[in-house]
Amino acid sequence: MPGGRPRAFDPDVALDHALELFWRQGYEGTSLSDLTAAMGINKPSLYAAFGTKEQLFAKALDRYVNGPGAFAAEALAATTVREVVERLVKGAVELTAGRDTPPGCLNVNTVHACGPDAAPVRELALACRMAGEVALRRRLERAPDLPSGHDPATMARLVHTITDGIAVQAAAGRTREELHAVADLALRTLLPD
Amino acid sequence: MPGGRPRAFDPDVALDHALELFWRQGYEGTSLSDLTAAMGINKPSLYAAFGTKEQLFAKALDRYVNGPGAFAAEALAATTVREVVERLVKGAVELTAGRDTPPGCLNVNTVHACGPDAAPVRELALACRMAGEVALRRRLERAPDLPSGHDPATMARLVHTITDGIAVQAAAGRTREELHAVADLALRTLLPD
DNA sequence: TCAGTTATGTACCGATCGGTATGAAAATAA
DNA sequence: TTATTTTCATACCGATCGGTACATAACTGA
Repeated sequence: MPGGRPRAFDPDVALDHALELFWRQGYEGTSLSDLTAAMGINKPSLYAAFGTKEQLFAKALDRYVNGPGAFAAEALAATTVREVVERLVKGAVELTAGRDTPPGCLNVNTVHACGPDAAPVRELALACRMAGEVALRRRLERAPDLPSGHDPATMARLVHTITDGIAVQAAAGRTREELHAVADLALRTLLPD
Repeated sequence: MPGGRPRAFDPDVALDHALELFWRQGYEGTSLSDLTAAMGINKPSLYAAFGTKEQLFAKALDRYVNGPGAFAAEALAATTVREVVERLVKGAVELTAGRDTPPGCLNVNTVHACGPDAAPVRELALACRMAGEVALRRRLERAPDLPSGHDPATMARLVHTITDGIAVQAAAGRTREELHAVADLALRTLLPD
């Protein structure tokens, strides 16, 4: 069983570069030429290793969710509602306005990729969002310390709305420090001591 | 002074169709062919009447801000902080999840048009956002009824963050009714009676 | 050394992109 | 009518899009 010519690139770091580019320029705004240039490979190699641009994006999105975006799922393990929400909101600031990553959120960006041929990846992003929000709602539903009068579903949606807004603000150029101040105020009003 | 051949279309309704299309598909996702089809004219006529795709988008954005988005500037004239914020947040729901308009917000969409050739229109959208937020901050700075301990600048940014989040949620398919519930909860926590 | 296999580099595919040259059509002014 | 002006319709421009054919290079196993 022969081995063939070895790869001249590391698929993992190539995928990281693709993620970085999609994150910064969006799905529609990133061309195959951009990708091959950033990944240091040419188109046939890209296609052989990752498939279509759409399939490559799916892999990049998965890497995003389980890498920089993993804090969101982990936050639900916190003991108090307060801590869950705080980790979600502050984590959103770090994710979208962090120093070594592109501004904004890949998922939120993708929701706004409304072109006709971006529909499949948009569906991926929507499914991803839906899953995250259902998980948060379930967490709030079984929380004994949820403030009275707060419907878990609506509360989950409000938290999600605020993290979405943080992503937009970051994409629009708002700094990490400014957004942490916004997050602090949001937490104070949302869950007063 | 001869008159020449008359136009076979109404520039105002043509611009409305262009706005609708940009709103629904984004700047990058909308091609000139899409535009000419929706506006009922062909490319030379479009170019003669509105200029470049970029210039056409600028006109559409202006129409958006002074039409469906005019509530934002008008909300600042309300007498109480409570009413200002309520009109902004509820107005955002109506704008982005209204029945007869595309889901989402043209301005927020445009912020996420990160492709290289969308940079000029992105700058337009950013300037528009900045102006709106400065106006809200100024309004809050001279408000005697702002809750104590609330920095006007941070408060303005939080309100803007929430309306941005509402736009994302609407673009992701959340319904008008769900978003009104979210907006109600946001108002209740942000400015408790 | 020599198949067999996999990856690489180049050059190209049809389709579409935003934008335009060109000439006919439709109006006014003389 | 005739000259002038403006718009309309078609057809086309070079560039780029995502994706691929094809030949060569680099490896393993016999």
